[in-house]
Amino acid sequence: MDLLAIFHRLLAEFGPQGWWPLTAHSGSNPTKRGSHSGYHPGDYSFPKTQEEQFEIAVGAVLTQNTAWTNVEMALRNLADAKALHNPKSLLNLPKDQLQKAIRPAGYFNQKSEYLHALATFFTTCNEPPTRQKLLDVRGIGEETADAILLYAFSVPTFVIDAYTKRFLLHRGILSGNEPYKIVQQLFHDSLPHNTVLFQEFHALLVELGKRYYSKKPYGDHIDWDKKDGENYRFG
DNA sequence: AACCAGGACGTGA
DNA sequence: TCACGTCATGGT
Repeated sequence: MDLLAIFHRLLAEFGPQGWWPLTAHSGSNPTKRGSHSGYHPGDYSFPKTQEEQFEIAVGAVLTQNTAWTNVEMALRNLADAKALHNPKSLLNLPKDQLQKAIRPAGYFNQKSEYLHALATFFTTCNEPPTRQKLLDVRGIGEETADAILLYAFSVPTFVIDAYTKRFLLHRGILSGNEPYKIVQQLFHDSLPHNTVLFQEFHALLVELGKRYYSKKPYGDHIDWDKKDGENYRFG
Protein backbone atom coordinates (compact mmCIF):
# COMPACT_ATOMS: atom_id res chain seq x y z
CA MET A 1 0.00 0.00 0.00
CA ASP A 2 1.58 3.22 -1.16
CA LEU A 3 1.34 6.63 0.43
CA LEU A 4 -1.28 7.91 -1.97
CA ALA A 5 -3.53 4.97 -1.13
CA ILE A 6 -2.97 5.65 2.55
CA PHE A 7 -4.02 9.23 1.96
CA HIS A 8 -7.28 8.23 0.29
CA ARG A 9 -8.01 5.73 3.05
CA LEU A 10 -7.49 8.36 5.74
CA LEU A 11 -9.57 10.91 3.88
CA ALA A 12 -12.41 8.44 3.51
CA GLU A 13 -12.10 7.55 7.19
CA PHE A 14 -11.79 11.00 8.76
CA GLY A 15 -12.97 13.41 6.08
CA PRO A 16 -11.35 16.76 5.22
CA GLN A 17 -9.62 18.32 8.23
CA GLY A 18 -9.66 21.99 7.38
CA TRP A 19 -6.17 22.93 8.44
CA TRP A 20 -4.56 25.29 9.36
CA PRO A 21 -6.96 26.42 12.14
CA LEU A 22 -7.40 30.18 12.43
CA THR A 23 -8.81 32.30 15.22
CA ALA A 24 -11.95 34.27 14.43
CA HIS A 25 -10.34 37.64 14.95
CA SER A 26 -8.58 37.66 11.63
CA GLY A 27 -11.80 38.22 9.75
CA SER A 28 -12.11 34.76 8.34
CA ASN A 29 -15.38 32.90 8.46
CA PRO A 30 -14.50 29.54 9.90
CA THR A 31 -17.10 26.85 10.08
CA LYS A 32 -17.64 25.28 13.46
CA ARG A 33 -16.68 21.72 12.79
CA GLY A 34 -13.81 19.71 14.08
CA SER A 35 -12.66 19.89 17.65
CA HIS A 36 -11.92 23.61 17.53
CA SER A 37 -13.69 26.61 16.11
CA GLY A 38 -10.93 27.74 13.77
CA TYR A 39 -11.04 24.86 11.32
CA HIS A 40 -12.55 25.22 7.85
CA PRO A 41 -12.92 21.71 6.42
CA GLY A 42 -13.31 21.57 2.67
CA ASP A 43 -12.45 25.23 2.18
CA TYR A 44 -8.96 25.58 0.78
CA SER A 45 -9.05 29.31 0.15
CA PHE A 46 -6.96 30.14 3.22
CA PRO A 47 -5.02 32.14 4.07
CA LYS A 48 -6.84 35.08 2.55
CA THR A 49 -4.82 37.88 4.09
CA GLN A 50 -1.34 38.68 5.36
CA GLU A 51 -2.86 38.75 8.83
CA GLU A 52 -3.78 35.12 8.49
CA GLN A 53 -0.38 34.26 7.07
CA PHE A 54 1.28 35.80 10.08
CA GLU A 55 -1.07 34.11 12.51
CA ILE A 56 -0.33 30.73 10.96
CA ALA A 57 3.39 31.28 11.35
CA VAL A 58 2.97 32.35 14.98
CA GLY A 59 0.83 29.30 15.65
CA ALA A 60 3.41 27.06 13.99
CA VAL A 61 6.04 28.24 16.46
CA LEU A 62 3.75 28.12 19.48
CA THR A 63 2.61 24.58 18.78
CA GLN A 64 6.11 23.12 18.89
CA ASN A 65 5.86 20.12 21.20
CA THR A 66 2.66 21.61 22.59
CA ALA A 67 -1.03 20.71 22.44
CA TRP A 68 -3.05 22.93 20.13
CA THR A 69 -5.58 23.67 22.88
CA ASN A 70 -2.79 25.43 24.76
CA VAL A 71 -1.79 27.30 21.63
CA GLU A 72 -5.34 28.53 21.18
CA MET A 73 -5.22 30.21 24.56
CA ALA A 74 -1.96 31.89 23.71
CA LEU A 75 -3.25 33.05 20.33
CA ARG A 76 -6.35 34.45 21.96
CA ASN A 77 -4.22 36.35 24.47
CA LEU A 78 -2.08 37.75 21.68
CA ALA A 79 -5.15 38.79 19.73
CA ASP A 80 -6.61 40.47 22.81
CA ALA A 81 -3.33 42.31 23.23
CA LYS A 82 -3.63 43.35 19.58
CA ALA A 83 -0.28 41.75 18.88
CA LEU A 84 -1.38 39.21 16.31
CA HIS A 85 -2.44 41.41 13.41
CA ASN A 86 0.97 41.88 11.89
CA PRO A 87 4.67 41.53 12.74
CA LYS A 88 5.00 45.10 13.97
CA SER A 89 2.10 44.80 16.37
CA LEU A 90 3.81 41.83 17.96
CA LEU A 91 7.16 43.63 18.11
CA ASN A 92 5.43 46.54 19.81
CA LEU A 93 4.30 44.34 22.69
CA PRO A 94 6.72 44.57 25.65
CA LYS A 95 8.61 41.38 26.34
CA ASP A 96 7.03 40.69 29.72
CA GLN A 97 3.55 41.09 28.27
CA LEU A 98 4.46 38.88 25.35
CA GLN A 99 5.62 36.18 27.73
CA LYS A 100 2.50 36.54 29.82
CA ALA A 101 0.32 36.18 26.73
CA ILE A 102 1.98 33.05 25.42
CA ARG A 103 2.52 31.39 28.79
CA PRO A 104 -0.28 28.83 28.28
CA ALA A 105 1.63 27.45 25.29
CA GLY A 106 4.64 26.60 27.44
CA TYR A 107 8.35 27.30 26.90
CA PHE A 108 7.52 30.99 27.16
CA ASN A 109 11.16 32.06 27.59
CA GLN A 110 12.28 30.41 24.39
CA LYS A 111 9.13 31.04 22.41
CA SER A 112 9.07 34.75 23.19
CA GLU A 113 12.50 34.98 21.58
CA TYR A 114 11.40 32.80 18.71
CA LEU A 115 8.34 34.95 18.05
CA HIS A 116 10.46 38.08 18.15
CA ALA A 117 12.79 36.61 15.56
CA LEU A 118 9.84 35.43 13.49
CA ALA A 119 8.15 38.82 13.53
CA THR A 120 11.40 40.55 12.65
CA PHE A 121 11.80 38.21 9.71
CA PHE A 122 8.24 38.77 8.54
CA THR A 123 8.70 42.53 8.39
CA THR A 124 11.30 41.98 5.68
CA CYS A 125 9.65 39.06 3.96
CA ASN A 126 8.40 39.49 0.43
CA GLU A 127 5.93 36.69 -0.10
CA PRO A 128 7.07 33.08 -0.18
CA PRO A 129 10.41 32.97 1.62
CA THR A 130 12.88 30.25 0.72
CA ARG A 131 13.12 27.30 3.05
CA GLN A 132 16.67 28.19 3.90
CA LYS A 133 15.71 31.73 4.85
CA LEU A 134 13.17 30.35 7.27
CA LEU A 135 15.67 27.89 8.72
CA ASP A 136 18.02 30.78 9.41
CA VAL A 137 15.41 32.26 11.73
CA ARG A 138 15.96 31.35 15.36
CA GLY A 139 13.29 28.94 16.55
CA ILE A 140 12.36 27.68 13.10
CA GLY A 141 13.52 24.13 12.42
CA GLU A 142 12.67 21.90 9.51
CA GLU A 143 9.13 21.00 10.53
CA THR A 144 8.14 24.54 11.43
CA ALA A 145 9.67 25.88 8.23
CA ASP A 146 7.70 23.41 6.15
CA ALA A 147 4.50 24.09 8.08
CA ILE A 148 4.86 27.81 7.41
CA LEU A 149 5.62 27.20 3.74
CA LEU A 150 2.76 24.75 3.27
CA TYR A 151 0.00 26.42 5.27
CA ALA A 152 0.90 30.10 5.26
CA PHE A 153 2.34 30.35 1.74
CA SER A 154 0.73 27.37 -0.01
CA VAL A 155 4.10 25.99 -1.09
CA PRO A 156 3.82 22.21 -1.65
CA THR A 157 6.35 21.03 0.91
CA PHE A 158 5.46 18.05 3.05
CA VAL A 159 5.49 18.44 6.82
CA ILE A 160 6.99 15.56 8.80
CA ASP A 161 6.02 15.37 12.44
CA ALA A 162 6.45 12.91 15.28
CA TYR A 163 3.09 11.23 14.62
CA THR A 164 3.99 10.63 10.99
CA LYS A 165 7.29 9.01 11.91
CA ARG A 166 5.61 6.80 14.50
CA PHE A 167 2.97 5.71 12.02
CA LEU A 168 5.46 4.95 9.27
CA LEU A 169 7.66 3.10 11.71
CA HIS A 170 4.75 1.07 13.00
CA ARG A 171 3.78 0.08 9.47
CA GLY A 172 7.33 -0.89 8.61
CA ILE A 173 7.72 1.87 6.04
CA LEU A 174 10.51 3.28 8.18
CA SER A 175 13.05 1.07 9.87
CA GLY A 176 14.46 3.36 12.54
CA ASN A 177 14.73 7.05 13.16
CA GLU A 178 15.57 8.21 9.68
CA PRO A 179 16.45 11.91 9.39
CA TYR A 180 13.77 14.42 8.51
CA LYS A 181 14.86 14.96 4.92
CA ILE A 182 14.79 11.26 4.13
CA VAL A 183 11.24 10.86 5.40
CA GLN A 184 10.15 13.95 3.52
CA GLN A 185 11.62 12.64 0.28
CA LEU A 186 9.52 9.55 0.69
CA PHE A 187 6.41 11.73 0.36
CA HIS A 188 7.86 14.01 -2.29
CA ASP A 189 8.87 11.07 -4.45
CA SER A 190 5.59 9.22 -4.33
CA LEU A 191 2.95 11.96 -4.36
CA PRO A 192 1.91 14.65 -6.82
CA HIS A 193 3.30 17.96 -5.55
CA ASN A 194 -0.06 19.49 -4.81
CA THR A 195 -0.58 21.96 -1.98
CA VAL A 196 -4.08 20.88 -1.01
CA LEU A 197 -3.07 17.22 -1.06
CA PHE A 198 -0.06 17.91 1.15
CA GLN A 199 -2.11 20.00 3.56
CA GLU A 200 -4.84 17.42 3.91
CA PHE A 201 -2.48 14.47 4.16
CA HIS A 202 -0.41 15.98 6.93
CA ALA A 203 -3.53 17.06 8.82
CA LEU A 204 -4.98 13.57 8.46
CA LEU A 205 -1.79 12.00 9.76
CA VAL A 206 -1.97 14.23 12.82
CA GLU A 207 -5.57 13.22 13.40
CA LEU A 208 -4.58 9.58 13.05
CA GLY A 209 -1.71 10.15 15.44
CA LYS A 210 -3.87 11.84 18.02
CA ARG A 211 -6.28 8.95 17.99
CA TYR A 212 -3.99 5.95 17.80
CA TYR A 213 -0.32 6.89 18.01
CA SER A 214 -0.27 8.91 21.18
CA LYS A 215 0.37 6.38 23.89
CA LYS A 216 1.79 2.92 23.65
CA PRO A 217 1.13 0.34 22.51
CA TYR A 218 0.78 2.06 19.14
CA GLY A 219 -1.64 0.76 16.55
CA ASP A 220 -4.73 1.99 14.71
CA HIS A 221 -8.12 0.51 13.96
CA ILE A 222 -8.01 1.39 10.30
CA ASP A 223 -8.80 -1.26 7.72
CA TRP A 224 -5.95 -0.51 5.37
CA ASP A 225 -7.05 -3.08 2.83
CA LYS A 226 -10.49 -1.59 2.39
CA LYS A 227 -10.98 0.08 -0.96
CA ASP A 228 -12.68 3.44 -1.17
CA GLY A 229 -14.06 4.82 -4.36
CA GLU A 230 -11.84 7.51 -5.80
CA ASN A 231 -14.22 10.17 -4.62
CA TYR A 232 -11.58 12.76 -3.95
CA ARG A 233 -9.17 14.05 -6.51
CA PHE A 234 -6.10 16.04 -5.73
CA GLY A 235 -3.18 16.84 -7.94
C1' DA B 1 0.51 11.76 39.86
C1' DA B 2 2.93 10.59 35.94
C1' DC B 3 2.59 11.22 31.19
C1' DC B 4 1.86 13.58 26.93
C1' DA B 5 1.63 17.41 23.47
C1' DG B 6 1.38 19.02 15.53
C1' DG B 7 10.11 20.64 18.24
C1' DA B 8 14.30 23.44 18.42
C1' DC B 9 18.68 24.25 20.25
C1' DG B 10 23.09 23.60 22.71
C1' DT B 11 26.33 20.41 24.07
C1' DG B 12 29.71 16.66 23.96
C1' DA B 13 31.31 12.63 21.76
C1' DT C 1 26.76 13.97 12.08
C1' DC C 2 24.25 12.23 16.27
C1' DA C 3 22.35 11.12 20.74
C1' DC C 4 20.89 13.38 24.81
C1' DG C 5 19.31 16.94 28.17
C1' DT C 6 16.61 21.15 28.49
C1' DC C 7 12.76 24.02 28.01
C1' DA C 8 6.97 24.81 30.61
C1' DT C 9 2.07 24.79 30.64
C1' DG C 10 -2.49 22.43 30.72
C1' DG C 11 -5.27 18.30 29.96
C1' DT C 12 -5.99 13.25 31.01
